[in-house]
Amino acid sequence: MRDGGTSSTVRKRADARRNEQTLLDAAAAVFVARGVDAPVRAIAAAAGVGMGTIYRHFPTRADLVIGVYRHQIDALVSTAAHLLAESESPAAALAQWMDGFVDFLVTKHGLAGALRSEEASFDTLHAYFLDRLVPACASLLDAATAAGETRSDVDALTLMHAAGNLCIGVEGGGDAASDAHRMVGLLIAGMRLPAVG
Amino acid sequence: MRDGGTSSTVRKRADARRNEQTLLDAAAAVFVARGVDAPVRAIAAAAGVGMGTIYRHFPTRADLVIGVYRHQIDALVSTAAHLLAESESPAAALAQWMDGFVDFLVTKHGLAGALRSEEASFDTLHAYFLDRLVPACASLLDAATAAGETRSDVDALTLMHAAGNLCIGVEGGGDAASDAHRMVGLLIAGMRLPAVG
DNA sequence: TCACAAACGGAACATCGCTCCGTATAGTGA
DNA sequence: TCACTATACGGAGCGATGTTCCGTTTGTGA
Repeated sequence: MRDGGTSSTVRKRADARRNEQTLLDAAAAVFVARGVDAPVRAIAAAAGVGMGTIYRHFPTRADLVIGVYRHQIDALVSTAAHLLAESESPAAALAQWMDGFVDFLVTKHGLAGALRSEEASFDTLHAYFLDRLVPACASLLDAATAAGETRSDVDALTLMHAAGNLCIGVEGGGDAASDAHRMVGLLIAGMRLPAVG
Repeated sequence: MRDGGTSSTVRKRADARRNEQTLLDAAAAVFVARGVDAPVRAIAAAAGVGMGTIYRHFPTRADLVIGVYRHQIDALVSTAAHLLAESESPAAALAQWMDGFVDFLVTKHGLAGALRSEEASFDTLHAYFLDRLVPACASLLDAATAAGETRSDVDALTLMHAAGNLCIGVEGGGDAASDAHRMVGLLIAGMRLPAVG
């Protein structure tokens, strides 16, 4: 289990705990203003700390990104079960959940792109997303497949990759965002099997 | 019309013409080996020329990329008409053409990613792709829509963007390439309308 | 042959991610 | 209250990269 920063295994110094929170807040603000790819220096400046401080708390920028969006990712994971229980069909639940995933990505400048970055430092981010979100997606996809609603030759990982890619370069809530939603919708529509009377 | 380098409006010096070709050849080789994002220095070194020479011939890296792939892009454009004439249906032609587009992107390390890059220097590349390929795609899509085979609420630009994005991060002919083909296939499947008796 | 425009090469500048180490300070036991 | 030490901080510095700039070299026409 990853240490979320509030763990008590080793109590950190008070200034360290304060700085970690300051950094998360500053990073969140900078990510909104300048995107997830904002220079580390800019985040350090916004938080009023030095470069060394950032890298001690968050060894790579990916760790900082995870720290900022952890709660939202976890929330996305937890909606999967609710949707499955409440939707009229597993396929509908899957479609709704993917829509939520797209919403999340589309409102974070550059996050979808960072997920696909080949930079080694983003491996952690990639891994975190996959660890958390793929199982959630798989639970919905498996249910839809078991119900005979969708084809079974596309796995959750591939589907998530595709949906993530379709969000690359989209920012804000404009036409591009609506296009991303529609394209992911088409993708899922393409997976549906005709109901067998 | 963009000057392809062989125009005769102003005859360039012999060494300049030679270097332009040397650069294109070297760039093609480096792109294969290290991807479209290879450092400019690496291309200059491979061509045995200085940095200044690269930038005089190709003001941005995008221009170099265009120079290297121009022929293949043009070929892709010209297949659209053939496919439309020879396929059994416009929708089938569209699907085949998109497959060719995916093939092209998937065999060029990082090209799909560069197309989505927000770097200003890639604008030229973006524009060239759109200028050439979107009309070709539109001709097929329009035909399919007119035949009542596909829905009419997705335009060629959006479709190309989506297909391009689905190829990001894919390299070589492995599983990822096959996934890209399948995902684009699903997208187009999602656009199909049921035949009306 | 000669002069000059054209073209070349690569040093230099700006920006970025990340590391390193000297300095400052929070927490603790006397 | 006061040292003392582990902890944390700050920012200069390194290596890599895209791009510009300018002194030097070279093709070419007269």
